[in-house]
Amino acid sequence: MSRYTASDIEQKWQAAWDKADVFKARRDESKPKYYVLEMFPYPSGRIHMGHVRNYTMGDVIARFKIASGFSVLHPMGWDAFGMPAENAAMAIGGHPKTWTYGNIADMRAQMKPLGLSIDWSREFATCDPEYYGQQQAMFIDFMAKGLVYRKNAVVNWDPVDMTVLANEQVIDGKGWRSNAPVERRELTQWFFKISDYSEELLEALDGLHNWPEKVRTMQANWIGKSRGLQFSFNLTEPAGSFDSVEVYTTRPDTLLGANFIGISPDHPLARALEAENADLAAFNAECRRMGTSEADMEKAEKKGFDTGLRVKHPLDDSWELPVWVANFILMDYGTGAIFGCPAHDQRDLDFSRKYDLPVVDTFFALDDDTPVADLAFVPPKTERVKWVNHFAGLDIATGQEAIDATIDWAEEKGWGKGVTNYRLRDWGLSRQRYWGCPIPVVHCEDCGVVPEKKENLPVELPDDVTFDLPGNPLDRHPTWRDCACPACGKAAKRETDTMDTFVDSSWYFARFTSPRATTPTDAADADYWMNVDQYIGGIEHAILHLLYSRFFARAMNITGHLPDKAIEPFNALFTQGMVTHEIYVTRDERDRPVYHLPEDIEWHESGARLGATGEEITVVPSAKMSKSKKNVVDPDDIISSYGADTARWFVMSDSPPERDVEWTAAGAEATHKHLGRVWTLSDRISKMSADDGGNGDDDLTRATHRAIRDVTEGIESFAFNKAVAKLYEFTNTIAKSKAGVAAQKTAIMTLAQLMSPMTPHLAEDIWARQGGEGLVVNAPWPKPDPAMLVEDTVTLPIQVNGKRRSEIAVPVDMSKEEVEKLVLANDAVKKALDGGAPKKLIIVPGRIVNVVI
RNA sequence: GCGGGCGUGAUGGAAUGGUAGACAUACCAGACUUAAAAUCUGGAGGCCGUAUGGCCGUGCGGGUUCAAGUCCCGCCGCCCGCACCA
Repeated sequence: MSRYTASDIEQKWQAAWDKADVFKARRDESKPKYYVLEMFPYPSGRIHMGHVRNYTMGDVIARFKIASGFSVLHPMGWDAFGMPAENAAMAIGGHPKTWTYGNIADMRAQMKPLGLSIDWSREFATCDPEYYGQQQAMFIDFMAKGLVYRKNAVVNWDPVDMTVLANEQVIDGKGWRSNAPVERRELTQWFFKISDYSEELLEALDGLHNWPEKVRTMQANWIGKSRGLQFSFNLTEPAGSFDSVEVYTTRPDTLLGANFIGISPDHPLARALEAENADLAAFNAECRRMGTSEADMEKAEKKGFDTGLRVKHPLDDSWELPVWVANFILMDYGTGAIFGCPAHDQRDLDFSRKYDLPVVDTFFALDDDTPVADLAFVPPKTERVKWVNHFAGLDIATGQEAIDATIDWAEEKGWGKGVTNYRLRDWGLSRQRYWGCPIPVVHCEDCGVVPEKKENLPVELPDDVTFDLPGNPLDRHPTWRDCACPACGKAAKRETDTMDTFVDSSWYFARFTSPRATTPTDAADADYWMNVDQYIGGIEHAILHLLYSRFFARAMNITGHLPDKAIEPFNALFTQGMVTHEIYVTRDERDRPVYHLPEDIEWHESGARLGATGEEITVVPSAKMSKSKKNVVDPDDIISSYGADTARWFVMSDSPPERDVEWTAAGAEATHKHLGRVWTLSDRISKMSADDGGNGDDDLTRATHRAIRDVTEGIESFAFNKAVAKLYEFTNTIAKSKAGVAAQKTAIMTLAQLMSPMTPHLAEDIWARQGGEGLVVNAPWPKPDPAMLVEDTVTLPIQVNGKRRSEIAVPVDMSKEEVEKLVLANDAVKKALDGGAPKKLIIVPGRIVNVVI
């Protein structure tokens, strides 16, 4: 008897697919097209189980669509620019390019054995000059349309390493290598005008029906549209050139509860006051030492500094309020100045208690007049509340009504104006680093900032650079930096900033439609293949990557690189969960965690112990795989011990794809055994003789059609775990069936087809051994026969007062009246009724019966 | 801190508001074997009971409903994002 040997069959069928070139995406106008895309990987050097799961999901969809008659585009590439390559160059020497292309080769070699239905002829890396040159061309087009500009912005500056740090490189306010306190430094940087599209990006979210609701909500909150009132508080005495402070508030209705004016440490007034106030200068300096990230600022202790300035309340000239500088006010949002209203804002309340500022209630709950103590009263804006002496004449009204009325009132009186604000800021794309796409502009003393001529693109990164000195190698590369001005020809200097890697990933999906075109896209190809019908990736990209890509699609549209229909480039989005694995932890003498590899653990009845020392191990389940925690499972190992189909089947089973899945060695082993059972089952059926009779043909045929229906439904609805469960069930049904050879053969071939998106190699092998025609990858997807799906009886559970007490089997189409008779005749019901009549009898046809007594 | 999500047996999970635990893992028992592994058959949420059966049970506390894992309110825990990680 032959056995299931994954390594043999997987190589064989991969070679067969290559030979038939089955995954080549062809522009075939006679077929509907389907574009499935998984977020492309960063070439870190090794693929991990998360990649396997991500790409297998896309592969299941791609193969299902091929079988369903679509012309499928399923490409793969590399998000290849970014910091790790430079970090590697600094740590181990060598060049980022060598490191990156080496990693790509390694990862491609690891991915190929998975048998993914990828059209590798379209592969590219974002660090290929052919790719980033086209990106530069688009940048120049964006400049021409006014979508790009320069302004000053702050960066994290490491004063020891003399370099700009990313937020993640700032740890507790210090540089990750130097450990020196990080400073904020202002640089002139490049920006995309994404804020021009705030309203459109927000409104268009409503049309993204096949995106997860949570992603749309997160994007809407990120864009952060708000309507509020902008108005000024006049200073009691002018301070320098300032005679007022302009504030923006979304709760102007609470103006009578104001108790202080807060301004950002970066507010022009705060900066002006620094000159004469050393204490304030020190306070502002301290604020500026905080990280630049919003999370850092929000988490920091709320602190303020009383400037001594006073303003007049706009509703009452005799009422004066102090002006404080506060570390939690962002200069980027609104006017960089607010009024504090402690009764209805927890942060303002904490601040006021800390600095002993008065707290004034402006409204109460309808049934509770208790003044605010330590908990601000912040009801939903839709809740009706009772106003204390409201200036616009309100008595009982909701917050929203009060806001609207106040804005109208203030506009009428002429002391404020209603303003719509967005939280979304322009996209700063400058990076002071080498390994990125050079920004294709030249700085000329006479002409200013001039875009490079398109015929000179790509502006290619120079190879002769070193990373032994701090800072950006482009900055100290005179022969690269010095150039001729594209406008006047005089000596000029190149821009040395490179682009944020989010730029690279904001249009790669469009490039895949025509990856070798000598323009960013090809109109006919983009028109045929766009949009991406199914995009698959991690939830961590819910906001930035997806929002930037949506902006880019619009920018590419107005610069003629994408058709109108591609303004929203992703028709459907699916966000998959992570692959996790237990971690094994002991503690060192200073109680710091020490992680151990799975192979160093011994399992005893008392629990897990470290093999070498017998030390007790704490097992932490469901931890994200990471090298530092030593819980990474290498797909290579799994493929060499069990085969790709086992890895693919495992990551599709059990957990719903949007949730995390825990990798377990036992699960992998069991998966492999199951595939072996399927293979053996097929082997047994292929040896049945033609005249083997049998019984239960009809049952098996019905089970086959139910399996087709259920598995198809599972795949279409991204419920791969349920599809897999149905396939287990169907396999068990076939294994137990005593049906004749024809029915069994049909069943096993159908099983092979239904499994083929998940375990394509095994499916091909079974298909071929059963005498299937051609390759299963090209076989049309089976359709269930409706006649074989009809059930004639149904089991109705009977509840008494909501608790299940019995059940009856009835014909599907039995009338309510007849069901009622049967229910009342049921022993359990009679016993419960004890001769009485039910209060109510609820019959949900085909579902359930509830007797209320 | 702010925004978003998740929480069901020992474990991963299933369940258009309608029989909670499909399917699978681990486990237990039986068959085969000198034995083990593999394979096959069967069992199984917890508690009580020989059993028919009963009570309890979907993170915690309330509520709506004939009926709640599912809907609503309030907590707790974990995960993701917070604009220079990708």
